[in-house]
Amino acid sequence: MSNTQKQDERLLKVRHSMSHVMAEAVLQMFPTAQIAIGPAIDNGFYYDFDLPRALTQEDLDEITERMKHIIKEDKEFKKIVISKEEARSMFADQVYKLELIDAIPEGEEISLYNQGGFTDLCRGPHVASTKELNGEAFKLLNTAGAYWRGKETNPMLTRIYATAWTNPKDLRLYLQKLEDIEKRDHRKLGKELDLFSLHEEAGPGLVYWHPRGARIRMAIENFWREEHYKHGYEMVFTPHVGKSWLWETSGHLGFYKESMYSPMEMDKADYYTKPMNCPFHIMVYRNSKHSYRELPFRWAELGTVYRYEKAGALHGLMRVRGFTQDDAHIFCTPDQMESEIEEVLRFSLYMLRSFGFEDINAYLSTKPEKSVGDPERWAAATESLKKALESEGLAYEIDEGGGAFYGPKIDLKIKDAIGREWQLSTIQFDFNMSERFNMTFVDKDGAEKRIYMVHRALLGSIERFFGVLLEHYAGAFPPWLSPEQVCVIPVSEIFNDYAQEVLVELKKHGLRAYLDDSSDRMNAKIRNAQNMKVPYMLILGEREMQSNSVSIRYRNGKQENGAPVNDFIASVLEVVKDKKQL
RNA sequence: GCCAAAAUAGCUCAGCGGUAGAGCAGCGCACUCGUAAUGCGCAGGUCGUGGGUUCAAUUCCCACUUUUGGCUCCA
Repeated sequence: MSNTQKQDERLLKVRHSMSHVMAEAVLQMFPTAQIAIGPAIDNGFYYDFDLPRALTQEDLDEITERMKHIIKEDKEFKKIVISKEEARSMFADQVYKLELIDAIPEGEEISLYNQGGFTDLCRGPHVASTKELNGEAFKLLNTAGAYWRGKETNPMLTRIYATAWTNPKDLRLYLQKLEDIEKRDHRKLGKELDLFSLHEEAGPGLVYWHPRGARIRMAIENFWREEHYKHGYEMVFTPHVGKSWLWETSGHLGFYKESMYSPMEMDKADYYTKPMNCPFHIMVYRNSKHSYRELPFRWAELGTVYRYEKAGALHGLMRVRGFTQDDAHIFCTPDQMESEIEEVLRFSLYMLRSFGFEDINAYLSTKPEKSVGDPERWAAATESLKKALESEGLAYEIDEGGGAFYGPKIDLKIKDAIGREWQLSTIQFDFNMSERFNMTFVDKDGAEKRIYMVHRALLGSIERFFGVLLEHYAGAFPPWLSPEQVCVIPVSEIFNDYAQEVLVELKKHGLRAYLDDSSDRMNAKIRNAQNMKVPYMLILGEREMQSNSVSIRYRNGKQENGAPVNDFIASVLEVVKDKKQL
């Protein structure tokens, strides 16, 4: 066993043991509490309780104190093996434990762990004694509601989340990481950098892009369109609403009616706002007969869709009710299927890397329970996705049952600057839509055959992708994405004319630049530009004016004085072209 | 949708039974300045919405809306 494995195992034991200590503390305070489960999780642990009342911050403080006290007592964790009957009588007043006991298969060992004042049904393992725990290396973080066994129909329990480590230093590092996450929060940065807003009075979960946010979005979308044309795609534009026939045929009304916006009645027909673009692209396909000679079609659209997400699920840009998919549908012959999927995979990786994401993992999702279509075709489709992954040499994990109702899929997840994983790309096989919409092509032999169809989104939702980018770069976008690339700052009003000249020159070369000619002092202007995370600041005064040069202050505080204007422009253009970060 | 917490000026926040306060931003005036905030002044709020308790509610209670942390969900 490697050292890191040993450490992981030890942390797991520490966290799990801590959860028992917390349960003991909670039971001291609420003797009638029902206890559920308390596992170790990433960075800590939680325990679920059924409590007589809601917990306050003061309660958490008291639980913390009691836990420290228990830890100091140096109590041994003793394992006790008992029979099912004994277990039942021991936990006679603990309804959740009884349920757990009943679920243990006959013949399997039932073990308890006791640390003196508290005994829990538990398969372990634990540390030997509470003295192995560090009372200064844990922190109760928050409380949350959680359904018993994660089922919506079950009662809601109170979950206490905590983080726990073997020593106070690791705890401190983790708490710092939490602070970092908070600083990077796209909702906070979106406000500070004036990028976007949401308005309760105008509808929750609907995004308003401000000029500075729109600049970034345009940079993303322009790049996206160029690359799609380069990669053999065509653009289409389709409507935002369509008659119910579309959604009945596609199956969306059957599967997702409750999360579609309510229909509008027009001319005695129901029109739905689109939750997906596919039926529209299919309408384009069905507009005429197609020969195998024309295929494949790769049709892309930045299509804005609307889905009624549950109120409690909304979250900034990450989970919204109206968003823009960077969607495309590939219509091809069965022969072309595999190479098309391979090509999409390659394209996808190229796009993600262009935005600065290097750490990418692939996931293959197979047939879910709630699905349509013949299982044999599911198996064949899954196999072809697998082949594509393997021929790309991508390592992948399998998400059993994670596919869409109409087909298996490949998802790509990236790791951001602080190691968090986000799902962006999705490539979905669809052998269902072509059936439902009766989509065919005429093959070499003159026979009409079923078309194959792939849905894919590389960035996912533009809104969400923007949120991920914002957090990844903590607001300091690489220049090619920055809403403002250069801020021109005259040392005083006297140099406004020279600053204006330089500005004109920058704009002539297509750079996004602005002149701060406000009545602020130079220091304040630098501070403002710095706070807006503008990558380049040009400080212009007497010296620069004399030599037709600029003094560059970079976002990171570094400086370069007296650079010729043209040299500066050339270097920025190169950074922009290469999509480099500063 | 469920559990819990929150909602006060454009933003960040203080106040808390006697109908509101700061900093920043905004506006005005002065300063003309060399690498992260020049000074002074002015203006700005039916304290999320609707009910209730009270002589009196921003403050206490109830409902609703929205937000936050989770749970569930995520084509």
